[in-house]
Amino acid sequence: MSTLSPQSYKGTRDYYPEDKRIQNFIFNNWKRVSMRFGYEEYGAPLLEPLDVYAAKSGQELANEQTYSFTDRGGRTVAIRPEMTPSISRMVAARRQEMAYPARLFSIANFMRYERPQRGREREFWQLNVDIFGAEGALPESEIIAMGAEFLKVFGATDDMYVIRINNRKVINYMMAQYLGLDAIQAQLMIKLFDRKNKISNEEFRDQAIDIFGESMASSGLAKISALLSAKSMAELPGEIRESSAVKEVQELFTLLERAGVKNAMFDITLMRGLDYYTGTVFEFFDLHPDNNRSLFGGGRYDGLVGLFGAEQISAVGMAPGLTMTELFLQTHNLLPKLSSTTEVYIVVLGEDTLKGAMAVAANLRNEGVNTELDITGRKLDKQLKTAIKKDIPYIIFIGEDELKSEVYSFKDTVSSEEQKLSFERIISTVKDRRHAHVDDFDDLFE
RNA sequence: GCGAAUAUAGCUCAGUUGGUUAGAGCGCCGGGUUGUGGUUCCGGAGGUCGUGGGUUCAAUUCCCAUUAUUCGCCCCA
Repeated sequence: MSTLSPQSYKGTRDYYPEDKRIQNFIFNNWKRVSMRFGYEEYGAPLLEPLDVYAAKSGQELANEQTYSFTDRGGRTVAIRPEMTPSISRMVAARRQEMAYPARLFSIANFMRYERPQRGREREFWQLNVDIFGAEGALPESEIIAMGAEFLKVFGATDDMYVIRINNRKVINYMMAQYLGLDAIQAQLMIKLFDRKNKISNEEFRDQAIDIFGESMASSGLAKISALLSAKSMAELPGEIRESSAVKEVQELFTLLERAGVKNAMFDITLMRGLDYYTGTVFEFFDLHPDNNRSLFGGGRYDGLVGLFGAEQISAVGMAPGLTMTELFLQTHNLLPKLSSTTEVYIVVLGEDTLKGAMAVAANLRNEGVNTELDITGRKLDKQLKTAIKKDIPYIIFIGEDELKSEVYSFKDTVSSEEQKLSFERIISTVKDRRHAHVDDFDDLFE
C-alpha cells in the first residue's frame, strides 16, 4: 500500500505564504497598470465546452493539451487552456449593449497538458488584457505600450528586452504572393521560420528546399535570403515593402515611437502559433543570456467574436504569464524582499500580561493594523524568532511596565532599531510603512 | 509523444569495489543563561537510501520496470 504523496500534482505548484507574496506582488502591479490604462476587470468560468477551443486555438492546443472530460450530462468540457476564446464569447453574448471600445482585463489560472520544463507548468497564471471594437493601429500600439509598462513597473529598463513585431497579413502575403507557396507549403514554411533561431543555417536551408520542391528551390531560396538580410522594413524587397500589409506595420511603428516605446523591432520571422491571429503579432523577448526567450506576446484576432454567431468585432490582446515574469524578475534581480502582510507581532512577557496584550491587539486591529499575538507563553527569544521567521516587519514587546505606562517597546525587525512609542505613534508608523509598500497590498484595491 | 541526466534526513550533498548499528553541514525541536533574533553553551528528534520486481547466502549499491524532478526536442508562450 502506498501512502499519500505530499508532492503537488505534476506541473503544478504549491504557493506557500512566501510564494504567494511574490504572486500577489506581480498580480497587484498588473492590476494597477491595467486599471491605470482604463481597463476593467472581468472573470470567466474555469470550464468551457471543448468546442470553444477546437474552433480556432490551434489543433495541438485543443486536441493534445487540454484537460478535458465528459460531465455527468454527457457534455464534453475542458479546463480553460487560455482566456481569449472565453472573453470573445462573453463579448459576443453582449455585443449589442457593450460600450466600445471595450477595455478588459483578468488575472486567472489555466491548465495545459504539457511536459513541464523551465518557465512552463501545467497550471499557470496569466494576465489577459484585451481591447474590443477598435480598428487600426492605435489599439495595437496601446496594448504594446502597456506591455512595456508591465515590465517597467517592476523596474525593467529598455536594454533588458526587445519587442519583436510582425503581421499575419505580411506573413500571408509573403508566403502566397512573394514565395508562391500553396496552403500546405505555407504552413510548413511558417513552422520553419518559427524555428529559425533554434537550428543552423544549413538545416534551415535544407528544410526550406524540401518545402519548395526541386523546381522552385533555387529561386525560392534567393527570395528568402533577400527577406532575411533586410535589417529594417526599408530594406525589404520592393514587392513586399509596397504591400498594404507592410504599410500597416509602418503605421504601428510610428505610433509606438510617439508613445515612447523605443525597443520595438520588425521581425519577419516572428510567427506565433495560435491560428486566430489576423493582423499584428508581437512578442516581448528577454535579452538576458540566461533567459533568452519570449516573455509574453499577443496580437490582433478580428475573427474570434464572430465565431459565436455575432457580427465580427475587432480585437487586440496580450497575455503576460506569471512564471515568465517571475523568471524575468529573478534573472534581472528585480524582485524586492517582500514581507508578511501581518504588520505587527506582539511578544508577550511575564505571567499575567496576556490579558492586557490581547486588549492592545484588539485596539490595533480596530485601527486596521494587521496584528498577530503570541499566545504560547514561550520565552522571549522564541517568540522573537517566530516573528522574524514570518518576515513580520514590526514587533511590540508587552510586559507589565508597558501595560502600566502605555508606552511600548517597538522594534523594526529589518533595521533592528527599537524605540519606545505610544499607541498612536505605533499606528502612524505602521501606516506610513504601508503607504511606502503599496504594491505588496491587496486591500487598497478592494 | 521523443531523447538525456538525476533520485540517500526538511535543504545541500558525501558514502557503500554488494556485508552487520547509513554520515556531514545547515535547518528543526528541547534545555541552560540573558526583557531582544539573524553571530552563545548543552542535548535531541528525523532516513525501510523514490517505488515495485529480479539476480544473490546477502542489495541503499548490480539488472529491469515504474514514478517524479531537471535539461533539450515536439509544441507553445
